[in-house]
Amino acid sequence: MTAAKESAHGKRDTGTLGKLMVLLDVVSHADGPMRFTDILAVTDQPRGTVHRQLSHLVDEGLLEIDEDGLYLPGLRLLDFASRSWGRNEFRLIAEPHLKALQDMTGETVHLGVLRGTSIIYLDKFEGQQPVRMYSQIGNASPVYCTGVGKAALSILPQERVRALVAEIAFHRFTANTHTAKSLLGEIEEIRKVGHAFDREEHEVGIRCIAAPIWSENLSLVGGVSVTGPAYRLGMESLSEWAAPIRETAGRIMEAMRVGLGPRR
Amino acid sequence: MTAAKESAHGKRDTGTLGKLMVLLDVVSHADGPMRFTDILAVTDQPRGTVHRQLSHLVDEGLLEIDEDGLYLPGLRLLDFASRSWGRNEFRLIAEPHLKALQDMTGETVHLGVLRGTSIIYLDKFEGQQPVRMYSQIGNASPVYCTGVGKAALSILPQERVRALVAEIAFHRFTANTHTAKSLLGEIEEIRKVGHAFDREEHEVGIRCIAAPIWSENLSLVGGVSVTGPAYRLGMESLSEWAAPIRETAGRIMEAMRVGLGPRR
DNA sequence: AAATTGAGTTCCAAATAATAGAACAATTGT
DNA sequence: ACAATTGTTCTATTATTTGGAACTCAATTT
Repeated sequence: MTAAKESAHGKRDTGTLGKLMVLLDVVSHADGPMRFTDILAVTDQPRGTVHRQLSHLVDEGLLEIDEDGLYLPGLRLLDFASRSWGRNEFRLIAEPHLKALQDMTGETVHLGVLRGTSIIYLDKFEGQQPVRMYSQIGNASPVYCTGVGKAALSILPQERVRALVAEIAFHRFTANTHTAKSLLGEIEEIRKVGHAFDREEHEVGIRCIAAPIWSENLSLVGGVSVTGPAYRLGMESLSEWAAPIRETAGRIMEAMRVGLGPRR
Repeated sequence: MTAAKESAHGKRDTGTLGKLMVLLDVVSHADGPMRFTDILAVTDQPRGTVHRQLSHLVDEGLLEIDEDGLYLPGLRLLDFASRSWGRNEFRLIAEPHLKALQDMTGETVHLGVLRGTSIIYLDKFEGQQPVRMYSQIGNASPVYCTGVGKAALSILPQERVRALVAEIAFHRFTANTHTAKSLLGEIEEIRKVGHAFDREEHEVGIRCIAAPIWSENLSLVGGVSVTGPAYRLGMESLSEWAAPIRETAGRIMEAMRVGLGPRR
């Protein structure tokens, strides 16, 4: 009779932790250090409560307070993340294939995986520069405006796509950014041809082509992409990479079957 | 009359969050995916409790369960971390100076910062030579067996060093790893000369030289280091870099004063 | 100089979520 | 077929979190 056991959109109730994660999310996704009052403003909880919650997060190193008393994400997060990343099997298996694709195309190659309604970038191979670990790696981007995201959606059963799309809060990043309706339409196209484009849908001047990667039971869904600046990459030249990128995706899936299949 | 408000060594009580963080710590620092029972074994809590705690962590994406039901660190951690890293001012300011030091020495350069009794590596510039090393951006390493760690301790007031050392659980990684007593002795030396060595104290075959970096009020304490394999780097050649590495540290501190001092 | 506003912190009875422990499934080994 | 091990669910009890007010401190305004 009291509050719902599950919040509006199917997310499970995680009690105290859930409330704390909202705060961590707010602070870590802000443009810069945040004042207590500004954090308070985006919650609907009383001051005393938020104050104690933030104190706990700070005590645990998940948040920090700078000398001006502003809150910012804590460095302890880095330690957790580096271990999550360092041992990620999908990434380890895909690595050589990504490198090869980078060599072939000369453009930036990304590996991403679907989590909720976001794509989390697991790895990135740039032209000359050595890999700057978190330069883009780790970032969560919306599914609906990334090549990898749309490629990933295209291999999910239609019902699951619809359910996911219903959860998304669409935001118009550029003139080409999808809406719920246009996205569902394009997914159908992608399903047929086997690869997806990003036609400057997330950032003006940035295009990409992507192919999906998935495990048998869909416990892992993601993709590879080749990204580059629009001035250098016409849609025609992007299209020429459709075959190699699909082959790369295929090789990664094959490597996963032998690498993960038989008891590791 | 009940349990203490503060745990043994001065750490604040963070209630429910603290208990959850212990679990997250255990799983993310394990060698591989963990079974429920193994996680349970390292806690002193009842089965039902741990089970629910893990469920909450999984629901929030901080942990994940693979197809065998094993727990591993969740990818959501990557998103948090990439934002923490991407905007870290200390790292951004130090970057060009680290690069210059790497160019000059040709060996791997690290930037680290003190958090509790650990050094968290914020950045790393590698040389050409592919030397496998137990160090990655974000990783937390013990203060007492890293060059950066000892350099950092050397600029803290003696009482604070003693307090910190008292908290450390010393683990003998190599034959040269410090004990509490020997560490305190070396800190005195480092305080005098202004730079620290790591004489294969963490990993056999790996040496380094480091210089401390600190802010006026000690709100930030860390260091830079040049690291390399023992077979190529004798203690004599390492010593030759004492001056340049201290200059690099000096330049970074100068840049911090102008960069952070006046309202950013 | 006194009063006012705004930001941050502390406190405690009441509300709520976490806990302990047992009971229940499901899986594996003998 | 039986025992042992592992993982999951349930509920009264207990402990933590909550909400709201009161308080401090500094910066502005009157």
